Amino acid sequence: MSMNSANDERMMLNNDPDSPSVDDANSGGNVGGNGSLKKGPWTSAEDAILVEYVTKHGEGNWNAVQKHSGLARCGKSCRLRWANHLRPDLRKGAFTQEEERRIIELHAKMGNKWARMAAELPGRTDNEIKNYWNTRIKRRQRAGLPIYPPDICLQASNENQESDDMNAFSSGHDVHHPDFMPMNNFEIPEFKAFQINPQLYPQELLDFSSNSLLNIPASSLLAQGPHSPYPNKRIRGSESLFPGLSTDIGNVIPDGSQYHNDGSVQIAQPFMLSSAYDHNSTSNHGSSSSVLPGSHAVLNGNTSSSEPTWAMKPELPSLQTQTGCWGPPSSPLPSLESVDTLIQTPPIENTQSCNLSPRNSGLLDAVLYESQTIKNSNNSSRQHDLFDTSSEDLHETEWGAYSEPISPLGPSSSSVFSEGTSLDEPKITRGYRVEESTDLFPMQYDDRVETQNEMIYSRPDFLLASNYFVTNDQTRFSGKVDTSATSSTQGYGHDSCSSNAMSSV
DNA sequence: AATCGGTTCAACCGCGGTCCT
DNA sequence: TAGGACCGCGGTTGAACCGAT
Repeated sequence: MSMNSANDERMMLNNDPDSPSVDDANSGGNVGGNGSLKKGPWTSAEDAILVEYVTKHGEGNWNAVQKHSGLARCGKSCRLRWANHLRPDLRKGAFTQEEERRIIELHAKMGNKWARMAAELPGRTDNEIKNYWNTRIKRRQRAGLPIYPPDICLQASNENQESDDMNAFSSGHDVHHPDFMPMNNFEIPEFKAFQINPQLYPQELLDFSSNSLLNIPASSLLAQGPHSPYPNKRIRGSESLFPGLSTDIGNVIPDGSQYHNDGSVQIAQPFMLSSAYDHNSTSNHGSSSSVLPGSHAVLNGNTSSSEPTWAMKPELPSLQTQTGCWGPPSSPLPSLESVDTLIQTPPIENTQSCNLSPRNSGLLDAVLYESQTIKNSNNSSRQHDLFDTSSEDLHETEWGAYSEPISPLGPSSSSVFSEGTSLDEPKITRGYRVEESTDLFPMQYDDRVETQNEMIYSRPDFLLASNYFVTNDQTRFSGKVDTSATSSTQGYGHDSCSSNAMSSV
């Protein structure tokens, strides 16, 4: 989209050969038939032509617009322009409070069904609503403000309850709208003192895990199954937070898992303030050990089943589909060409933590996979060094490293994200930093808390934990990775490879 | 004034569904 | 009934804008 208005009219009238490829413009079957079709911003002249055409012939048959009016636009583009901007019944301007509330209500009920929502809001377009949601609403979320008022949550929850009961194993979007799923509340009971029962696993597995389980991203231990709030959905690109990054981090950063001498492994509760990185908080959260840091539950004493679940999810890159990382049990390996290949990542979809049934133990899968991965690693020794560090030391060490205020990635940062490094580059994640922490995690929005946030978000356990909430919504991860080599992870998550890889093998 | 980074929003893309032949 | 054309939807992208530095 590099055309300016000056060129637009000329191109429109002349079918400028320099205009973008026809292929692109014609995607979706809208073949113009006579060469180049223009893309990019519409000019008023084009608008006039389109309006005139529609006035004469009515809506529909959009491909005919190009044929009959000479407008060098594909039908699709015409329809969009008409629907979003030229329709006479359009209501321009900011959303009113009433409209905003309606949007929230509708979203609570429908999820990302923008068109359906638009149908309920006369004069508003799906695109408008979508953009609105993705900006203002999520800004609210980032600010730690509830998106869904409790009554709306309750209402939607009740409305969904019936179908929920009817479809215990179904995960249709409307029914399991992520924002109302238990997972999206701040409490994640599954991670309360999660322990591997030594009796459930072979000793060698446990022995192994005591050496390397830290290397397993906690995300891979997350539940995924019939109760997963993330229904299977066609995986598309850019559906993971930090496409690959989080898992990479998870592979390298000690996630706060606790080793026990008896061979059991206590998986850290990554969102807990009582994580090992925060010694002070440990004693303060006896009753809220499963409460996420920064959650309202923590700060406000509001456990809020009606809490807007957005509030606990870090800002995500375009993850509209719920599958994100937790898609079907097919177990993708990270794409080798993606930036996130640096570290072998256990197949996330394949791993489950909460449903530790013998039949379907995600943890087991994760461990086995990790075992295989490590075996294949040529440089396992270096990795081992990392994990030989006692967890306490490691926490301190790592935390210190993460506390580096500036350019924590240091010399290895580029190698992390631009080269296909692997397990053998533990230091690469050091200094992985998230800025704009308030974008990532909701807290009471004041300066003091913001400072807290900065600390929390830059902590490896948070970074790792962020992987848990790779969910459906097309959100933009506004917090950015402090690295010049992560352009693909900044903003909207261009790295479709990684997300595809994670979900498609 | 220049630069940078974040936000907004118009437009594009790909896919699935429906209609038509 | 199959296959192609068309339409609509949801997600994604990138340029413009804006505020901070």
